[in-house]
Amino acid sequence: MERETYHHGDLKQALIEAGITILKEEGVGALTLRSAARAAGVSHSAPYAHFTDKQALLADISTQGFRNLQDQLTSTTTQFSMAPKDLLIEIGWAYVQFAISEPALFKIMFSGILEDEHSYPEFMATVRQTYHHLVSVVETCQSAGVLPQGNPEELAIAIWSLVHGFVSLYLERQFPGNMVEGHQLKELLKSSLKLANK
Amino acid sequence: MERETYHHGDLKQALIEAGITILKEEGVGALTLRSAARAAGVSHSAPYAHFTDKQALLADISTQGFRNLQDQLTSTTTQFSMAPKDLLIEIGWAYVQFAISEPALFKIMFSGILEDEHSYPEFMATVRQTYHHLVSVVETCQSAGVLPQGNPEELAIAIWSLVHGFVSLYLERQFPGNMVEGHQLKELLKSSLKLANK
DNA sequence: TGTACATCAGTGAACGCGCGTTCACTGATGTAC
DNA sequence: TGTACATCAGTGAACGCGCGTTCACTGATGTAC
Repeated sequence: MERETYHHGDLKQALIEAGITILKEEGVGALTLRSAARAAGVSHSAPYAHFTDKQALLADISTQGFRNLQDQLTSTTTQFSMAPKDLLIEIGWAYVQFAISEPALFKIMFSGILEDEHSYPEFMATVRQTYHHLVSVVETCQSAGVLPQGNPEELAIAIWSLVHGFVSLYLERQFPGNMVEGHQLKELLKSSLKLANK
Repeated sequence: MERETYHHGDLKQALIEAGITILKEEGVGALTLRSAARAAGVSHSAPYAHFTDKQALLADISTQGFRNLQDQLTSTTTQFSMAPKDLLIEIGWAYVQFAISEPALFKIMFSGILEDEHSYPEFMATVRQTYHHLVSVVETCQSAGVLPQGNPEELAIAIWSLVHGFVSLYLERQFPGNMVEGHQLKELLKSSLKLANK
């Protein structure tokens, strides 16, 4: 990437997006402050005008990741909230697809690379929002009668755990190959979610 | 650690255990070939007599981790196989406790730090063994009537996903604080597993 | 409209660091006779 | 039992590397008058 102007314009956002691209193309190990600067076409010390240190960049990348995840979930929710019978499966599937399409970003978000999360209130708020979204999906399903009654937060944790564990184990290739050949993944997720659905 | 003899005796195993100790005490970032050698009281190049490279050490540490996990699960299974009503919950709880007691080892095992797993047949075999153990637990529960009938592998994947996701999200502090205060964690796991149990 | 000046957002050299890995070596051990 | 020698399992110096971070700097921009 080259620039025409000396000043970049929106280097901060560019670095966040460069970081996400690096994660996608080269994995977690390749994401450094210097590589992000390189990808944004800027000297290796330029990021320090926008981030106090590497952790701050990681925090913003994670936050952006949660926003992207949120977007996928939200659009699925609006699309299927009329048909709550499928809502749960489709939300789960959207979660799985996000993780599969951005495995390294997903790992950054959920593998504790970030050390002092509490120092990043925006990050904390975005994470919490995802949780509340899931709870509200569960409530929708409950009032439609497609999920059993009971504490919606507990139910949300159970279902979130299931879907999160499912895709995590899949990404780590922990399931035997014959279980996930072809396009059976969604079917497998469905059959897992039947635990809750029935 | 100091040695009396020039030759160590069992440096290979010592390095694996040193690595696990480092993971426990200082986390994933602190585990290097050099730190493991240091902890074993040996020069930084000594490990190369036993491991072709860092990945090989990681593979053996992961393998040991799976063996330890296996041991916990096995002893729980023998202890509760007479009371299959509790077996599922206790196995799940054993899994959770292992992850909580060794979070960094757990992360190494399940966060894809290892790159070319297929080059390590012993690792692959141990991993596969864990899976089969879970399947056989499910079968036990099914014949005792405390789990619904159906493909035991699919059921095992669903339950494993749930428990694995549960502890992963917990370790990443994704659950709101008020859900996991005090000693409520086992209760929360129980209520999640009721999805399957009922 | 022009100019002086503060501020902002970059640059590039430099730092120290610990890492993985290699290599020539040496001390210790085991074995054949 | 003693000795020669091959093999094994260590040592320590050295390598190149890329990283995070700092610092003195400079080019570009915005604003007050």
